[in-house]
Amino acid sequence: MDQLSRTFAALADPTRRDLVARLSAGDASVAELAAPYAMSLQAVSKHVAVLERAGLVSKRRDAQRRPVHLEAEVLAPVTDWLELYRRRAEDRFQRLDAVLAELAADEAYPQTAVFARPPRNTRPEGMNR
Amino acid sequence: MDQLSRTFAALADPTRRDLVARLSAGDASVAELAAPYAMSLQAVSKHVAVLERAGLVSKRRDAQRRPVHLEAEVLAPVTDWLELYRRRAEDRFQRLDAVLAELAADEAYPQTAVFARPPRNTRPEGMNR
DNA sequence: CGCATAATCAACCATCTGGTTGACCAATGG
DNA sequence: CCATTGGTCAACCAGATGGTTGATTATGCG
Repeated sequence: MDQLSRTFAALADPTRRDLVARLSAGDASVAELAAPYAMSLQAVSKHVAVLERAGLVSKRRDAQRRPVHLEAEVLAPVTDWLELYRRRAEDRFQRLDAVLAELAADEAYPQTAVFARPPRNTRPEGMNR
Repeated sequence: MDQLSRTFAALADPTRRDLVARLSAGDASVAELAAPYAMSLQAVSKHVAVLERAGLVSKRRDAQRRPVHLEAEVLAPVTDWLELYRRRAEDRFQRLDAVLAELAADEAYPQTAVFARPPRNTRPEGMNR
């Protein structure tokens, strides 16, 4: 699996998102992390392992403890991906808005005139529906 | 499952992210979306259904076609979540940096002096390790 | 030393996921 | 009317996920 998929998948679980949230306030051992949850320590350990495989988190070692540290900088590419396509869709919407304002009398596909129909189905303009 | 989990899970698949990317350029029917991939039309239909359940996408209806439309605004909460905790961790890092700069002679936990040890293990200050 | 603590490993289980194929439904268009 | 097109539904399958319990490995402490 690719990096982006691993990161998204890691964050697609409420427990793991909560772990990230708590770790954003500072490092914590696995036992400390596990304390608030109803599940077993092993389960939390697995969750941390998932975050680690996604690169979201790293472990140091302090005697028996394994303080977990949030590697927050790997969140940036995820944000970048999201913003890229959110912005792209929004820009297209703006342009569409402009187009609709110009030729303001077209009742076909009121909201999505941009939809490209398959070539073989092309008909005379304005004859859709 | 909660909304945020559904959204993250929906984006944790390369095919679905590619669908989102392509839809950011404009609506497309399921068949059009399916064309580039090696998998069956049904598989793509399922992927679209996952995106739809996550609210990332909506379908209109045009005769046999089901033009799919990207609802880009639901990406915003995801970005918000990511940015909140990325920033929080970064801020903490800044503060830590400042602290380390002030009392510049402390060899215990060089990178993560913030790590809170369990209360019962407290020892005289500076006696760790 | 010997016990308690922190964490992982291993096996197991139920459920979800991502894909398949085949049947079916709805609308178009010659 | 009926064949074609676009799409969904249903059943099935292999593999991943999220949890469990039990055993094991290190380390610290009285």
